[in-house]
Amino acid sequence: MDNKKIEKISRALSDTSRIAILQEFKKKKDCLYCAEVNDLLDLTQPSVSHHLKQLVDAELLLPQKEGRNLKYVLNQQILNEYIDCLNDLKD
Amino acid sequence: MDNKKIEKISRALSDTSRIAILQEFKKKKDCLYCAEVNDLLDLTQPSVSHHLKQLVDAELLLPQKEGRNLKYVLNQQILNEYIDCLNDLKD
DNA sequence: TACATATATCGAAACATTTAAATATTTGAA
DNA sequence: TTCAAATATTTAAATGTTTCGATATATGTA
Repeated sequence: MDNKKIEKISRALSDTSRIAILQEFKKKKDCLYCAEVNDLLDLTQPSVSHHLKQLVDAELLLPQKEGRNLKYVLNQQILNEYIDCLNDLKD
Repeated sequence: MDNKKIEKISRALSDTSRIAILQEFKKKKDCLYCAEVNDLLDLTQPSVSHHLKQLVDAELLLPQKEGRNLKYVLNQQILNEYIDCLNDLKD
């Protein structure tokens, strides 16, 4: 993972709304629906859409269309790669 | 570590210059001098000072004055706490 | 004390981010 | 086909970030 990618993921993580979205996955079993995120945050629908887009662009979330609905799964692989880079900073 | 702190550390990490500073610690034994960071980056001294300030404000770097010079050590503890929070997002 | 070196702060320009209102697109259902 | 629901895009305002030049502050040295 190059530094531009680390920068992009870090920026996606640098907002409490987006952190809250990611944390919500712990409470759900495996996926989160777009509509659930709208309910979770005290923001308008376009703002939530904007935040979700940044998480998807950083590849932290993988979107899956289900008819009219959109569900997301957490991309554990990219999260692991990011954590590995941070661990590399040590020692 | 609360979400505001995660946000702050993430923001500190969301810039390739600051990532490069942190990575430079791997090449040095244990600390990095301010002047070395000025040499490392292709930026003016005030810009480098600004970046270092953000890393210090996020507590990723611990500053130590040595006469006229300033040296930094990597705060491995806060980095570990941040990594723990990211690991918590999984499963 | 006077000077030089190291670092920080200020002020401003350029650019990016966050947010909401309005509107558009996509898709399922009547 | 028409309507309603879910999500995305556009536009614009407010705010924050990055960078530099100029200048200030702190501290070691002659």
